[in-house]
Amino acid sequence: MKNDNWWCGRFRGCGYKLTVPREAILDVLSLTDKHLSAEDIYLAVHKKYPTIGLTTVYRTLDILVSIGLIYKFDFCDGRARFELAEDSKGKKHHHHLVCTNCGRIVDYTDFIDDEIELLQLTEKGLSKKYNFKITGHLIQFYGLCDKCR
Amino acid sequence: MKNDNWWCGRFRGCGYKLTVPREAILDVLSLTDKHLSAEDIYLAVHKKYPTIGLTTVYRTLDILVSIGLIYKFDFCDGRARFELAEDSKGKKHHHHLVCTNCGRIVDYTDFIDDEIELLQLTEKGLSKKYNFKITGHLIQFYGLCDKCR
DNA sequence: ATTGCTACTGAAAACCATTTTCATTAAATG
DNA sequence: CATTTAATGAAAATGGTTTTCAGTAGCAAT
Ligand SMILES: [Mn+2]
Ligand SMILES: [Mn+2]
Ligand SMILES: [Zn+2]
Ligand SMILES: [Zn+2]
Repeated sequence: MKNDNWWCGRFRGCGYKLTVPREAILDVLSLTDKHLSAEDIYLAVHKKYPTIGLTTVYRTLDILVSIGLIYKFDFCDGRARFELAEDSKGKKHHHHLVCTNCGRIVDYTDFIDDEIELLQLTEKGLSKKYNFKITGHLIQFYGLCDKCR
Repeated sequence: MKNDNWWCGRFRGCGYKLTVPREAILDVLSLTDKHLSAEDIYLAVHKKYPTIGLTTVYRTLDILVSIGLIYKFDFCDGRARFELAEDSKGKKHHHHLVCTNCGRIVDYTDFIDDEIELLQLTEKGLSKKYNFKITGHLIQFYGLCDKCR
């Protein structure tokens, strides 16, 4: 196990051990631009390390979400889906376009300038009015993709 | 069964029969400002009509979502939650503030005008760029409520 | 290197919200 | 009222996720 990966520091800092399954799972997530389910990840990891179990995948994903290394999404297809968080690997903050017919998901970062500005204003306003400490947001547009419309 | 409820037209228009369970379920949803789960609704309905089954609640909720009378949300507590759609009963379009600690959900309509304006711009832009026909959006802010922060 | 302490692991079983099945009942229509 | 067909409730099944538990491996101290 190499201890020089970009995420080792964050991992150790939270008191977690570095293990083969955890590294393998992070590798899979680093190398895709898709939104993988736990089973997708299990299958991908399984090719290289056939002994790693689905249970460990679920457990690792929980940890990765809790320390903010990945995001967990619900695109309403009956399973959770995961994606590397932004800072992590040259990833940009983005929102999602979801096709309600075929399930296709498009990441978009366009128009984000106006959006970011309004989001920050809204967060500030909500924060004050409802006395919430806002830590994140979820923004998804639903519709029909070019193939399904 | 009274046939003069505001939603009877919409219901019949879609080819669905008017039944006691369906009326009871809509009644429950009309009378709350909370975001109820299928089981919440089942329990509430059960007080007045103890014979109505949970299965029927699930089936009715599916229909109500499909004809746009209610919305289905996932607030990440392991079950779907439902809420009357806007036009329906003096309800206003709103977004949600979700406490990630205690699960409290706040409806907010503040800032909604600016948000709507930006949303329409964004939808138009996305529509053109990705050739999506956009039909809806989901916007939620996450954080800690006044009691949990 | 070896040890000891724990956290981590995989397999199997359990969990639990939701869906399916199927025999029965009730709504609609004329 | 009779006919048609959708709707119903109970029970069983489903399937993604979580829990249990006995064995294993990371890693800090020796
Ligand atoms: Mn994405
Ligand atoms: Mn609401
Ligand atoms: Zn599509
Ligand atoms: Zn709270």
